Amino acid sequence: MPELPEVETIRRWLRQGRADQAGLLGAEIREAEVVWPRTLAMPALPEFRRRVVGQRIVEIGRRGKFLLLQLSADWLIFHLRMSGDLRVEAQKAPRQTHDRAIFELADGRRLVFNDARKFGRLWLTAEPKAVLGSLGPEPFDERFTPEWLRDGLQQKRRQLKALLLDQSFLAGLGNIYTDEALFLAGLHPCLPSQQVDAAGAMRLWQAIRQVLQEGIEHHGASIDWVYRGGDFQNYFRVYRRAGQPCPRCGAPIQRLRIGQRGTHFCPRCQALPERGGTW
DNA sequence: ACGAGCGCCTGTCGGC
DNA sequence: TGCCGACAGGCGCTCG
Repeated sequence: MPELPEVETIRRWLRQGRADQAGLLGAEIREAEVVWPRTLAMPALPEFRRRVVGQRIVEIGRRGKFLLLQLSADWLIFHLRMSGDLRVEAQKAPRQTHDRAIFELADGRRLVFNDARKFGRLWLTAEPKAVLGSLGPEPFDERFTPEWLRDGLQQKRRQLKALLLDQSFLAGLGNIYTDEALFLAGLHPCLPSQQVDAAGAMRLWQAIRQVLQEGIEHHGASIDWVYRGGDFQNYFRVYRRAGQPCPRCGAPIQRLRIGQRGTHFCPRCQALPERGGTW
């Protein structure tokens, strides 16, 4: 479920706190419980508990869609996948349906990982590169430039939609923000990446940063039963708007399936280029 | 190198 | 009302 803006929103709430809830920096983990064993990717549960207990939360960061808790001696890494969420609560709060891992803190609070679909994973490791090593650049990093994007598109031969969803190409985009970015750039999701010219790459670079920035400003998108407080869903231009008018030209938004994922676009603003009169 | 298909899971929604 | 299939913000794996 969460893409870069949603994970970034959760990161900021955990780090800075929100409303009456203080942030987690400096908090010490006193006990760890894993309710659904497959949630724990590594290490095995006995070592996990032995190692994590007693460590303090030094910093809270993000890489792509991964949430990174830097502890005194290790990194506690979460991936929320489709339905994961993290919340901080008082120790006496009742357990909720789908709570998968619970960390009791020395200050009397709890950090709880809740995940209806059980796809989410967490890792405890001294070497985060083992988990994050194959990720592409961060969209807001200096490494991600229009030139880098143009070269990357040239070197690959994949449909734009599939390529942008590939976390080893670029970290952080998911189904929503990919559709929104391709719309803003005026590029068809099926267009082979090597056919994007320099101007198109520049538009796409700008569009990716813009939709992610908008998503962060709106605290992410909340759809279906999974609510996390964001309202970017009210600003979707194409995502889940099949049949509704394109905000730019009024043509009905179309929906396709690309790589098993629902894909939304404007057939007029994002037309495939003409093949050019071969005969 | 790349795409298709499936598995992992639970929940919601629309159609009959 | 109940049942059933489609679909859902992700990703790792196989196979061709």
